[in-house]
Order: sequence, then structure tokens, then C-alpha cells
Amino acid sequence: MADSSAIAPEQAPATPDDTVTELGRQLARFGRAMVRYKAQQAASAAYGLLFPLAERPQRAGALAEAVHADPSTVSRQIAQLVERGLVERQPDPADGRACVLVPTDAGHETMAALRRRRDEHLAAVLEHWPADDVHQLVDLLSRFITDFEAPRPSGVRPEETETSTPSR
Amino acid sequence: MADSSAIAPEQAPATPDDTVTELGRQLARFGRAMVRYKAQQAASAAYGLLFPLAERPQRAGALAEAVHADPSTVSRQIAQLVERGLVERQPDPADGRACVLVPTDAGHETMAALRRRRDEHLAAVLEHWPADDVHQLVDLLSRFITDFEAPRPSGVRPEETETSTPSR
DNA sequence: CACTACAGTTGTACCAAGCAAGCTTTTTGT
DNA sequence: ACAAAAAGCTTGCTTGGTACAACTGTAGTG
Repeated sequence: MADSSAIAPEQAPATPDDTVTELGRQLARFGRAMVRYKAQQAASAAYGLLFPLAERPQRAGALAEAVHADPSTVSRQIAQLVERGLVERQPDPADGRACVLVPTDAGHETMAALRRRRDEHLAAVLEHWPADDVHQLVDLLSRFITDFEAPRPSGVRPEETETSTPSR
Repeated sequence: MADSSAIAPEQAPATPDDTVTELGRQLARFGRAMVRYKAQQAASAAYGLLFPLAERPQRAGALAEAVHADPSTVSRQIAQLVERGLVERQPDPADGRACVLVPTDAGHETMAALRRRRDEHLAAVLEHWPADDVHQLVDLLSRFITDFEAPRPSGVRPEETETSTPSR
């Protein structure tokens, strides 16, 4: 495959490929840590949907795409939230099939509490970090996830986002 | 609970808290991306154990601690690997209860293939990244995970401080 | 008025992880 | 040396989260 052609070997102790491999390693480690953290939190995964919904109420399908999950998964999680009174289904006047999902007051409170706890934990973890490092981590991580989510590892479709594919 | 008033002796106007919150957001996003990525990979989670085992053959308990997982989970995953002929149980001469887990040749090959695929994917994702940014991401991420895993924000046991056993 | 497309929900199956209990072997105490 | 306690690992059971596939009901179209 393409060896590191364009990149000049600077002071890196090894080739850039090694850096990539190391990143993969840290990613796996990170994934495990995340799974473990989420598991030890009592909060069901459904609660994570409160965050995007609080930012912008939207329909189930849009939400599913926003979090890159299957519509069925989101549907069940929404059902949990509705059952707990954290989210309300407001029938969309423009489309009878759809419902706009809006967090209730309790939903906002719950989300705020979750965020507070998260923030406290993170603040403790980052207690001795220089602010600049934190900022850089956020920046790099954010960019990485964006690039990570964007492409399909196999079968990349540059621009096929067109809505109309019926033609039948 | 204690609000942020008790925690921050001095609260900066807008910066650090926001950065922390944003980090939490990115973390959640990353968690979803990881789950999705792992799900779309045909490889079972058990294969991830090949990496630490290839670096250093070790026993099941040590492996479980290394990946911060329950011994039972590791036991099953190891069973899968043994069944597929990727790992061999070598009876420990010093301890009859234990087995040292050693990747077979096929195990090494499988792991190499996995790593290659991972690296290719990551290389594609990072195609347009400056090498320095990648290096910094690895560095910051690695440090962050370490700090994230180390402390026990809730349920600190003062008594268990005798041995440096960060278990559980 | 039929007929296709679309939004969401429900049925089913799978995988991953953990707790608790059990079995075997080692270590320890008397 | 023997019995009891501890250690290392495995297995039974339960839970939680996800996706695929099939189904229900509404919107748009000729």
C-alpha cells in the first residue's frame, strides 16, 4: 500500500505508520474505557438522546441519523424516555406520520444533572491538566471523530446524498 | 448535590467549564462511533485480546486486568480464540491452576491482518492530517485515558491503598 | 380511488459484559 | 502432615444494547 511518500521523516522515532498503529491501540483502549464507564453509570443509553433533543427538538428519523443509529434502536430508546416522562411526542402538524420529540421540563433537568455529573468527573480527571492541553484534546478529538465518521471504509460514496433514487 | 459553587474556589468566566462540557460531548460521540465501528466489523471482540497477548503472553487473570474487564468475560473470549486455534493454553509449570495464553502462528497472522486493516482505515481517515497533529492526538489521548482510568471519582476506598492494585 | 413511498413501531435474534456460584489447585496454619 | 483458607479459572444465568426484517398507518401521485 502507499508507504509514507509525502511525509518527511522528521524527529519521529519511528515511521509515521507506527504513529497510526499507536493511535489504533489507544483507540481500542479508549473504546474499552468508554464501554466500561457507560456500563458503570446507571443511566440507560436512552438518556444520551436527551442531549441532541435539548439542542434541537426533532423527529425520530433525524435523531437516528444524528446519532448514527438504527431507527428501531432510537424508537425504543425514545419509548423509554416518553415512558419516564422525559420526552414528549408532539404530533407534527405538517406530517401525520411523524412526531416531533421535545424534552419535557423533567427531561431538561435530568439532562442537566447528567451533564453536571459528567462534567464533575471530567473536571476531576483533568484536574492537573493545563487548560491549553484540554482545549487541544477537544479540538483534535472532535476533528478526528468527524473524519472518522465521514468516510466509509469500504465502498466510499463521494456524493450520493441525493434524496430521489426512486426512478422506478 | 453540591453545585459547582463548592467545587471551584475560583471560577473562570466562561472558558474551562465549557471546554470540559464540550469534551464530554465529544466523548459521548466517540463512544457511539466506536460501538458502531466495532459492530460493523465482523471480528468478534475476542480478537482484541490478541494484541496484548502478542505483546506479552500472560495468564487469563492478568489479561483481564490489563483490559479492565471481568475475568469471566475474558475467559469466554479466550475460549473463542482457543476454539478457533488462535491461542494456545500452555499449562503453567509453576502453577497448576493457571494457563499461560500464547498466540499461535495463526493467531499472530490474524492479529497482523486486523492491525493492517485498522491501520489502513486510520490512514485513510488521517490522510490529510499533518503528522504533528496525529502525534499530538495520540499523546493527548493516551494521557487522557490513563488519567481517566486511574481515579475512582465515586467510591474511593481509602483502605485498599496498601498494594498498588488498581483492580476493578 | 388505487398504489407506491415514507415514518415509525414491533418481533426476533445476536453479541457483549457482569455477577454469582462452582471446581480445582495452591498456600497457609496448627 | 492435614485441614482450612485463598487463588485462578470456568460456567450458569441475567441484563442491556443493537440491528435486520416485517408490519401498521399516513402522504403523495396518477
